[in-house]
Amino acid sequence: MQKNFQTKTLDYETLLEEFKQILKKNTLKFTLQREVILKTLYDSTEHLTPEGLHRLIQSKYPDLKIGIATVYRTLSLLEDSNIVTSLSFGAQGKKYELGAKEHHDHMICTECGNITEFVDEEIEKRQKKIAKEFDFLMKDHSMQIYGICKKCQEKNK
Amino acid sequence: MQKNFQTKTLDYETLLEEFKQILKKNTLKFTLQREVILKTLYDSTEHLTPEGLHRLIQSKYPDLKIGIATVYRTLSLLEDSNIVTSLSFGAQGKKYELGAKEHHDHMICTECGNITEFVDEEIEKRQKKIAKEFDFLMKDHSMQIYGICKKCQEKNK
DNA sequence: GTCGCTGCAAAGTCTTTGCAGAGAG
DNA sequence: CTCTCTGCAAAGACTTTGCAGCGAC
Repeated sequence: MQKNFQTKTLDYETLLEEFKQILKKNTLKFTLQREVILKTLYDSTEHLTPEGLHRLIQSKYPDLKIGIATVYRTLSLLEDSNIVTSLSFGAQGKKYELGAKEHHDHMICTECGNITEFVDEEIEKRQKKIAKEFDFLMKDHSMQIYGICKKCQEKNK
Repeated sequence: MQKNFQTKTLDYETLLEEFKQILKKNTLKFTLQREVILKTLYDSTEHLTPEGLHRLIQSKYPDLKIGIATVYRTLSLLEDSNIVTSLSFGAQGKKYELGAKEHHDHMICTECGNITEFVDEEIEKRQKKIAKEFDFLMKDHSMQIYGICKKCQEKNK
C-alpha cells in the first residue's frame, strides 16, 4: 500500500465548505477569484510563491483576469484563516502551501530550490517538550534541513 | 575540529583573525566598516536585522559614517564566509546572528518578535538520520517554534 | 441596492547596484 | 599607485494600498 500519510487530509469539497464558513462568519464575500486561488493551491503539490501561483492560475484559467494584488490579498486572508501556511527562507521571499495537510517539515535543496516534505514523530514530541520547558505557548513550528538533494548531487558528478 | 560548549566558541581576537584570513585569501580589504560590523555583531546577543544593526552601529559609533548599503554588503560577505547566519521568518525579512556560536534552534514569539535559543541533542540526531534516509546532503538546518512567550502570555492576562 | 472585492497603477518596503571619490595594501 | 570599498542616490524586486467600477448577497 502506498504511504499516504503526506496526502491531503480534507477533500476539496470539505475544504471549500470550511472556507465559505469562514467568509460568512466574517461578512466576507465568496468570489470566483477566491475559489480559483483555493482550488489551485489544493491541486498543487508544490510550495508556491505568490507570483508562481499567479502564473499558474493564468495558465490554467487563461480567460480569467486575476491581478497579482488579489493573489496577495487572498493569500493573506487564507493565512489568517489558517487554511494555508507560509514558509520563508533564504532571500527569495515566501512560499505558501495548503495547511489542510498532515503536519510535516521541509528539506530544501539550495541548488534547485526543490522542497521535500517529511515527518518525524520523535522530533514533534521533543518540540512540544521544549516549548513546555520554556513556558512557551507553541502555536506552530517548522523545521528546515538545507542541503543538496540526491538529484543535484548526481548532476554535480 | 572540535568545538567547545561555550556560547561563543571564539573570542573576538580569534574571530577577527579568521575574518582577516578570509579577506586576504580573497584579495579583499580589511576596512574600519567591516571591523565595526563584525564587532557589533559579536557584542550583540540579539538577532539583528540589517537596519537594526545599522542603527546600533550609529548609536555606538556616532562619529563613524556608515551607509546601510555597506551593512548589507558586509552581511552578505559574512554570510558567504560562514561567519554569520541568517534567519528568515514571517514577513519581516531577515535577521542575522554570529555563526561562531554553538549550533542552536529558535523559539520565536509572534507577539513581541523576541527570539529564544535552544538546543536539543535528540532532535539534532534525528535530523541527521532523516537526511541520510533521503540521500540528502545536509549542509545546514534550522528549526523554529512559533508561539507566545511567557512574558507576552502574562501581559495578555 | 449595499458594501465588499477586484484590477490597475501608484506607492511603499526592503535590498541591490552604479558611480566617483576615498582608502587599504 | 592600483584596485577595492564606501556613501550616496537611483534602481530593483516584492508587496501593499487607493480608487472607481464590478459583483456577491
